[in-house]
Amino acid sequence: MTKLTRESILQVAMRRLHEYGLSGLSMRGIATELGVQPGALYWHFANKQLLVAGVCDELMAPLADQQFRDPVAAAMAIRECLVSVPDGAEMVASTIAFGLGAEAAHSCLVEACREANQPAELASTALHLVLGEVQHEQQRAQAVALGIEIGSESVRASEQTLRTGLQALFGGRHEHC
Amino acid sequence: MTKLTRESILQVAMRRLHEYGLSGLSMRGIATELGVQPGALYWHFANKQLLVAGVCDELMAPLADQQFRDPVAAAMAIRECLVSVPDGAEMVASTIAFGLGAEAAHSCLVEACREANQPAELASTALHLVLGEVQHEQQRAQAVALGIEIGSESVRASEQTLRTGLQALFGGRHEHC
DNA sequence: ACCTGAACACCGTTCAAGT
DNA sequence: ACCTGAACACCGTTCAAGT
Repeated sequence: MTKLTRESILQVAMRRLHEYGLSGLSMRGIATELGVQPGALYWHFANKQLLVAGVCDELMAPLADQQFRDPVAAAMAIRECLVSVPDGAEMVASTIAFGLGAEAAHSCLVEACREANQPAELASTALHLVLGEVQHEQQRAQAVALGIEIGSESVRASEQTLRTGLQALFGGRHEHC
Repeated sequence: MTKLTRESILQVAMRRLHEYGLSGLSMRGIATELGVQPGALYWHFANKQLLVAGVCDELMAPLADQQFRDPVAAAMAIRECLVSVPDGAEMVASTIAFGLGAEAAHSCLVEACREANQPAELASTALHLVLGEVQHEQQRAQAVALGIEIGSESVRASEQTLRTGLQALFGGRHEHC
């Protein structure tokens, strides 16, 4: 087949992520789909976390092309990247926490805060807020897919909820005072 | 030994959680520590998620004794519960998302919002913010424990960062206008 | 340099069979 | 009612050995 490279591995990983979510990113599953032994992957990636980090970088790549003057807009763009794939928020959250990638998310928020004269500390607050909310909705979606009946709140309107929260965070409720 | 019951299982699970974090909550590990076969646990808990949900309920139990008039105070109390154990935020986040427990966290925030005349929608926003921030710091702590060198930001001051974010969310920056 | 083969040390879950 | 024994179908990772 095609040669085994970092790129071909990430390509298959991306495909499986779209189809199966995070559980599709097993080293053995990826190796099988590439027609190769599991151990072969370890020549190109030292461990699974680094492979996942590579996937996360691809996931957040669209952010690099954009410029934001508003941190709310930046955060919503991050959300767009995260929801483009199942379990996106969980993956990116752990990759950022381990310091292995996806720094595009944080840096575009920092810049947007500067552009809008918002305090820089709110950048990471906004990031964790986006990650937390999207992770919540994606886990709920997964629960529903597994046939678990969810009580309390409905599953819709998550986008609007996030925007409202972000606007409150950045002083939107008092912008006319 | 002692009889195998829901309570004795949760007690051992709690002990292992304190010592090993989420990775200590394997069905096989818990069973071994109880001197019993792995399958035995499934008579008392239908699956692992429900066992974890039981642990989460115990973790958030302190919230039931308290009354909050300020959503920031409520959120900080939730934080206190989460950090009392490694991986607390990750566990509680997934338990809440699956609708299997830990609803004390959400309900105490809702009540605090009502008490302080804050919009009720901000309750879940605040909850996700707390979960997101604590999950971030706990994952970082785990990375450090594994010897992974963390770049960028320092690991300290997470509590103050969260409080500042919450105050911004609830209009603290404009309270004197 | 790059991959195979095979092992090591784990998982969650199920279920007939025992008591 | 409650637990054992044993299996099923998985994991991530390592590493000598091959090419």
